[in-house]
Amino acid sequence: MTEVEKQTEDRIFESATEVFIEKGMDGARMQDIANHAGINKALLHYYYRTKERLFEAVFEKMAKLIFSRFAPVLDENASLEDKIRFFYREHISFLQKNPRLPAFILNEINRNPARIRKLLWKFNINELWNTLEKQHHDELIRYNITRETLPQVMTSIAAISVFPFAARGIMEVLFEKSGQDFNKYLEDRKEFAAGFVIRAIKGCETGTNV
Amino acid sequence: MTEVEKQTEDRIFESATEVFIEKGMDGARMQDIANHAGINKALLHYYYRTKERLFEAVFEKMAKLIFSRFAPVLDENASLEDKIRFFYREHISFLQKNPRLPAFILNEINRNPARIRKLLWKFNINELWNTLEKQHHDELIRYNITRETLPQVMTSIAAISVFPFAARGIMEVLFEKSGQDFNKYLEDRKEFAAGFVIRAIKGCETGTNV
DNA sequence: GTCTATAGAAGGATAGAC
DNA sequence: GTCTATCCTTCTATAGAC
Repeated sequence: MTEVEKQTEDRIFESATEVFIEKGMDGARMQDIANHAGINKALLHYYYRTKERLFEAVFEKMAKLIFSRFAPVLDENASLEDKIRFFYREHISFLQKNPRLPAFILNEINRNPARIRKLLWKFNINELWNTLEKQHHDELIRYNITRETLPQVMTSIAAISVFPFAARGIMEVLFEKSGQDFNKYLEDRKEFAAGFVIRAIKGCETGTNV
Repeated sequence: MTEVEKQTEDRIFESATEVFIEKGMDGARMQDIANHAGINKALLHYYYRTKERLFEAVFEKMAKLIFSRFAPVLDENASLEDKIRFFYREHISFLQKNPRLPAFILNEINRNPARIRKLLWKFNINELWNTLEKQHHDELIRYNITRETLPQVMTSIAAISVFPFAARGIMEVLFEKSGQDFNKYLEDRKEFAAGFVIRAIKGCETGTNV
């Protein structure tokens, strides 16, 4: 592949990424992508054959980008509490740089869950539990986190950082109306989210159940 | 308006609701809606003139439906803790009956935030704070909830019930892969969510900050 | 009020020249 | 590899009969 080919293909891919994230698969137009890349429609088909294939390429790249952000936290050598703090700092910072990504990914998966199935084939919640238990055996017991409640805990953790971006359209309107700053809220949220979750699971400590 | 007119108009509206929620504004086809209602396309335009108007009617109805569910909790005469428990029982039960609603509403707002602006014109976060302070003055102080942290708390509460539905496509795949039941998870979540949030804010009690 | 038929525009995809 | 021109389908919307 020549340098020029690479340049064009990359420019198409980047343009497609922007347009698809902005408009979604159904709302995006090949003409928009071509215009954005400074080329004509025919060239899009030359490189990617169909809109569907171009979309799949973009979707897969973005999905991997966002999901890969969840993994590294497990590699850290730290307490569960510190991992939670680390996760929110990293994850919210990442989403601040890619604020439209969660809504895009969630929506396209809901429209067609098959898209995510092949990307998650190697993920297993039981393996996740085994990994966590190896690293945090005592803490899990102390915080009363079991194999059964793990999904509840994990989805609550994810919800707290992802939701403000998934609901960005509403949040920005509400903040604007009350004269508050959404970016300030997100900055604060890195700390707040960690504290919120840690208190929630520490309240579970054996003998102190609510 | 005759009875027959009402019947047809209602059938169109209900069909449009299903198709728009299923496919979204951009993915929906007037032909699908007509087929679903057992009529022809021309009749859709007779009643609603354009696809855009038909969509706006559906969107407004559904948005009001979902947002109106947040208000009644404030009318209850109960402690903050009990209101949280009440909210999750009611809200998650409602979403179980309308599982695609959150993704639909959030996505269409993100595509075009103007849609929600006119529906939220009378909502004011400062008024919400005033109401809460009147009803729960002592508890707010005890739990260290201030006018500044209120958005953090409220969005966390909403996130925990809404996220599983907004991310329904992923969740169902993950649960299926690990042989778990999404409906069981949702049933359990009514209790879990309340406990999680209550512990998170109680951990904030003056003198017990983490 | 409801239908058939069709206008008119837009969008995805391809042929063929260079 | 890139372009112009165009095909063909699909979709919204309307005209006009009943």
